[in-house]
Amino acid sequence: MAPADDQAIEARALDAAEELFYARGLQAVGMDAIRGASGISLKRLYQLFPSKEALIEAYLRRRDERWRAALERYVDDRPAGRERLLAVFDWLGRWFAEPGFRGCAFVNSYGELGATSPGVAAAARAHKDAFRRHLAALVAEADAPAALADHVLLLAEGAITTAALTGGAEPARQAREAVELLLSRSSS
Amino acid sequence: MAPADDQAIEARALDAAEELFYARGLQAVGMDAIRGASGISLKRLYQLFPSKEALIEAYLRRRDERWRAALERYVDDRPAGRERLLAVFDWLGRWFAEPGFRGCAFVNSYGELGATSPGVAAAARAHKDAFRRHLAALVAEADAPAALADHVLLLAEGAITTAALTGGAEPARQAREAVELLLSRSSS
DNA sequence: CACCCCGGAGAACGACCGTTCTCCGCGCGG
DNA sequence: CCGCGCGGAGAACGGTCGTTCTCCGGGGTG
Repeated sequence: MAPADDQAIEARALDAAEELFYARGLQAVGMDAIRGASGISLKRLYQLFPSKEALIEAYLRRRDERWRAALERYVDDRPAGRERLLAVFDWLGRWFAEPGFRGCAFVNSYGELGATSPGVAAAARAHKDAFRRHLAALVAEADAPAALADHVLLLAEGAITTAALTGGAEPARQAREAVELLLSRSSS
Repeated sequence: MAPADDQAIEARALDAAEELFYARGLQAVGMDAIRGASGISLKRLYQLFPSKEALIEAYLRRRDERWRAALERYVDDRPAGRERLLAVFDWLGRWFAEPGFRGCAFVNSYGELGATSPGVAAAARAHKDAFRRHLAALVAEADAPAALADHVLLLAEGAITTAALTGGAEPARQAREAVELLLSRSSS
């Protein structure tokens, strides 16, 4: 068995885990459901991930990497400066409009298991930290005051949860609007 | 047995449910734990609430009423106008600093069971709707443009989840700062 | 061809949970 | 004083879940 097989199978397992965990929640999805969706036997699943907790943490880790990479790819297509910072909210708006959007996987996971599972809590904190650092870099690039990074983070975070609850994409537009106002204020 | 007894027992049940559900999550708390914390027998619990779902919904309903009443009491002590709108974030800051603060009960519940339980999803939406209406009224009182209500909602929402993840109260101060900037911008 | 090992399918196991049932004691109406 | 019904404690039941085990077939090796 080539290691390439292992990697491909692991990827399929994580694909199934991500789809199910994100759509239905962590505790609502049993290992059997992941086996059914991935076609990977329970035995093999437990060889790749020693426990459901480990699978959950691997799911969160990979989702963090992919989510941030997708955001970065999107905003890096814009010219550096205010445009690039504002593009964050265009990307959020596209995300909100995707079918099956159900809010931030890390916030959802933290609400469900953060109190019980230190691994889940740490993953959520790491994700938000990395997001915040990215925003701070964009704010610096836009020559805006550093405090704006916190404001932008709160607006993005609020837009994500509000979009999850209302099911629409307008929070992205509203948050972008607020950032534009804050930017014009800080440069006056 | 006087109905007053029933109400007192129901209140004790909801007290226990609120403490446990909020601290540990909905699915992590069994009916047995609520019986242990409240001292109310399972039989009586099921007489008051026909199912765990019903207890969860009653918990959310009561928490919504109390949360919004506490906020309203706090901000109504300030003079009408911008001060009153900004007081929302002072109140949030006090809430964040309370021991056991773990974010918005409705966002957490929605992340955990919103996909499975329509009742939980509806309760979360109703709570955010009512909060938004309250903010809109405060924005109108402050003679600020109506669009500011959405911006303030996003900042408050973002502050709540960010405070939950980082464990500090600064997001309230940062959000207040952003609202001040937006207010000064809109009146210039 | 015989052997062996790996992986798949699914049963099995132990724990837990929501809900109901049994049994018992206690207080009130005759 | 005698029943009788309500409430409490906890066992019981049915289902689910995480995890492990059993059994079996198939493919590579001598």
